[in-house]
Amino acid sequence: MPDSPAKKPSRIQQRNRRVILDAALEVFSKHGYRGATLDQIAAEAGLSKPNILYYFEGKEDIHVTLLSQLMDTWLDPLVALDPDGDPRREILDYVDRKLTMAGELPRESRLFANEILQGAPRISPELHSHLKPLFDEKCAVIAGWVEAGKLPPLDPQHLLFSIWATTQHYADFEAQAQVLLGAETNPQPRAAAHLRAMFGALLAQPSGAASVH
Amino acid sequence: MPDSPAKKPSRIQQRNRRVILDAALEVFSKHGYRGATLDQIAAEAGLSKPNILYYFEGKEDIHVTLLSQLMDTWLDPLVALDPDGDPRREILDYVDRKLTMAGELPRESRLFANEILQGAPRISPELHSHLKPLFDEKCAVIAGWVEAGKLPPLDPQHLLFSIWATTQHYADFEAQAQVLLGAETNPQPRAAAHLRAMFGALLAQPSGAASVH
DNA sequence: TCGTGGATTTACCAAATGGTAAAAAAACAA
DNA sequence: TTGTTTTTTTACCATTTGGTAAATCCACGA
Repeated sequence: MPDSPAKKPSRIQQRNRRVILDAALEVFSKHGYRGATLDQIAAEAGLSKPNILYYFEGKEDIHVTLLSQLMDTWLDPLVALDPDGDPRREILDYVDRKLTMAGELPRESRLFANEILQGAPRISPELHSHLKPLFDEKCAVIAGWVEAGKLPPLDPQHLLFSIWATTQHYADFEAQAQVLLGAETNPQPRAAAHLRAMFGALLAQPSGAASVH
Repeated sequence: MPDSPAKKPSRIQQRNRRVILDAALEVFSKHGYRGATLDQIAAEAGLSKPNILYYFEGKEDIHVTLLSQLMDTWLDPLVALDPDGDPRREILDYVDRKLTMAGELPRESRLFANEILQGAPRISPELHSHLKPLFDEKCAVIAGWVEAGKLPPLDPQHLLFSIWATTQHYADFEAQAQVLLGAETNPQPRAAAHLRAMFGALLAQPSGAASVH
């Protein structure tokens, strides 16, 4: 068994686990957890179903492994937000990184979106152990910037929510965007410009929400 | 059969169809299309499965009926955007209405999110026939405001995307928000304030994206 | 009260699906 | 080459699930 403890995985094991996870990402992100079948994953991976169950304990095991492995990648852009950098530039660069990542990894974005939509039944622990601490840490950083007068008064938590919502929207709601934007080749540049303008305006504003009355 | 043509539905038919659709909304929005089962819907509705299939042709029929019926409600806030009103107030009020609606109808929001995430396999026609024309119309209105100098230069399409993404985020990603905001009773007020500030800043800015460089 | 048509239940079914046992095949160490 | 371990396949299985047929129940008008 590949999952026996204290045994370094063989080359073939590494390769097949990787192939399976990639196939699973494709299928899970497209159909959701319940909508995906082991047969689909097996076909996508070019392996037989029992062979897949030789490498993973079951469907749920594959899904959880995927989510866990991708969590770090997904949080990288936020990790890189530098407390010692220029506040406006840091946040705008973060928006850029997030949008780029969603554009390059739409399957990952949809995988997470699917999981959260269903109430995060399988990734909830990771949310508490990984996402929450990072979120709190970076919110504190932004709050510090605000208190230091380097940013207009704003709500760090909801700022981050807005960034996540807007950047991932293009991956998660691609089907809708495709209908509404027509056959436009790539909305990415215009989306990036718009988000830069929007968050730029919010961050540049001297008096924050006050002027909106 | 209830679906025979040119027959006004009896009182009991109306009631049961309503009960079934409400139960289906509950189940579909929680588990997605594939994740939902007729047995769950039947249990939620307090009816037997065959009885449900007496009122609808099948699972897909229920789902499509739900989506179609809710589409209008969902678009109401955008329909109400008045071309003759004050641009900034109209858009900010639209944001408010959208956020309120997402807060009051989270199941509907998640139902749509689920469907779009899967590539809109069943609602695609409605997207073209209902959403697209409205979207184009209102984008033209906003573009007109920009050209008239009543708004700073901005991208109407992506502005609407941003509004949708941010307002629906709280319903669609509720599980995540719950983890990150703790047991905070209701994020709605602070979310509303933040969105008002953000879109207010974008719309108030005299030179649009230019100042961000 | 009786009969008729609409509404509901009971008893199923076929296909799909997650998963398993065991044999066969391939890799590999000696 | 041979023996052993790892990998893969074949042949299944039990459960779930969308759906159906037919019998039964029931509301209601004549």
